[in-house]
Amino acid sequence: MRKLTSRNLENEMAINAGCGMAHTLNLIGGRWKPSILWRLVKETLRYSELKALLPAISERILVLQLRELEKDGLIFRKVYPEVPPKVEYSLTALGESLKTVLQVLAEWGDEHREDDGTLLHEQTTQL
Amino acid sequence: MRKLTSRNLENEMAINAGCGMAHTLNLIGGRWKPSILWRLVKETLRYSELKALLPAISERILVLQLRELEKDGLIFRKVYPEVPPKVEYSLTALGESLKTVLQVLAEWGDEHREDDGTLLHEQTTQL
DNA sequence: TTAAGTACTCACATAAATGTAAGTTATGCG
DNA sequence: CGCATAACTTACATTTATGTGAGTACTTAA
Repeated sequence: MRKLTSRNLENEMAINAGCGMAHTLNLIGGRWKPSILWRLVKETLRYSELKALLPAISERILVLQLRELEKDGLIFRKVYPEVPPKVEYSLTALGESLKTVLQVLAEWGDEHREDDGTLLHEQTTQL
Repeated sequence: MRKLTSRNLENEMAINAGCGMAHTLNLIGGRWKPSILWRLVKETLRYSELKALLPAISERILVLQLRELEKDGLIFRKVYPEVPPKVEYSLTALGESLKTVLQVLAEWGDEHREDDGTLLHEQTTQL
């Protein structure tokens, strides 16, 4: 949980208020958020599907990241009133509008990562 | 200092290896890095000038962020052998190649930040 | 001799992010 | 009844990021 006041938080808010770039980074900057968003750009996914696609993430963290993305309006959480439960995650319109941004980030990263040579310039983004 | 091994670090490395997007975010994702890069896109700056432009940052953190940017090859640190010291920071070619990316991030952020209405769609990025 | 200027470094402290392992809920099925 | 299933919670522990305040080095100018 974040404290209500701290220099750390103050700085974050001031920066985000003044700098659109920082604000964007804040929304997509969690450890697993790029991976999650990248998947959801392609298709709507259930919680269990996301979990399977991201084997290394712990459930707690997965839920945390999803909740933040939801809170920030980037993804939509649809609950089916069934048992066992079924929950689908998809991009909102705002999330969709990020596509270009994500693509630019992915391209730059794929091009400029020091690579073992072979796969350079290939779109390796996948995790 | 980072530990040599930890699940946290392992995950970070695995993600960056597989996901160009995450890799890019890693390079520009520090608290003050967007602000620093944004300034350096426009002009070469001395340490003291950066400090003056970013009044809220502590010197330790400023140096840390600069060192990381330098280590990642995004900025160049030029030391003039004078007293009192003079050090200039500028973008490397790699750093320059980020311009587009930074711009895209800034634009999206400026457009989609919930605003008080008036200044919407203006480039407010500045801090 | 002392102060001023510049670009730092250091020891310490706090805040935030991430990870672990086990438990919870509700219901249909055998 | 007892188990399986999906999507979580919870309490706790660790790792990483950020911030504070003071101090350093070297030279020139007052």
